[in-house]
Amino acid sequence: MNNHLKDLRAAKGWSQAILAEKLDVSRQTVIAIEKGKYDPSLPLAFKIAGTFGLRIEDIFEP
Amino acid sequence: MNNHLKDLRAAKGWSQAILAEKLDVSRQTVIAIEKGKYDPSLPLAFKIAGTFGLRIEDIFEP
DNA sequence: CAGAAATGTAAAGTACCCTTTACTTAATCC
DNA sequence: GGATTAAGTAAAGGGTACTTTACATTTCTG
Repeated sequence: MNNHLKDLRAAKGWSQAILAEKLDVSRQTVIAIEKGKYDPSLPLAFKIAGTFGLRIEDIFEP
Repeated sequence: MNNHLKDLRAAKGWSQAILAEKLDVSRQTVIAIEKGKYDPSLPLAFKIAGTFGLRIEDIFEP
């Protein structure tokens, strides 16, 4: 599954560490999702969408 | 995380087995998600939303 | 250039998603 | 009532999501 997390984060000027803190996950998790190593859980996907003020469908593409 | 999967499925008149087949997962997975035992993975959430012609946010509530 | 901040890689451990199999308990229908 | 279909429960196993720790590399900044 593809995603624009890295671009969205960059647009906000946030470091991976800052985003990880906002999402309440480890920095490793942010890295893994940005690099497409794996997809976030559904609850985390909701949290990500909420953090960026977008819908899940706007951030992730199956 | 809460969801209306059972109601949506009933509205379509589909059995758990039929829905499982449409989603390409086991019937156990359908049962577990309907009963809230756990949340689907993000890819499966997309598949569920697609199957019902809805958005993920319309089916699942954090 | 030196130091700091940001990003990336790796590995081991835990918990959760999903599977298969098997059995039990409704609900539906001749 | 007996048979069939649907729904529910349980348990073991594999793969994935996420953690922590540690170290290497790149990028920014003074």
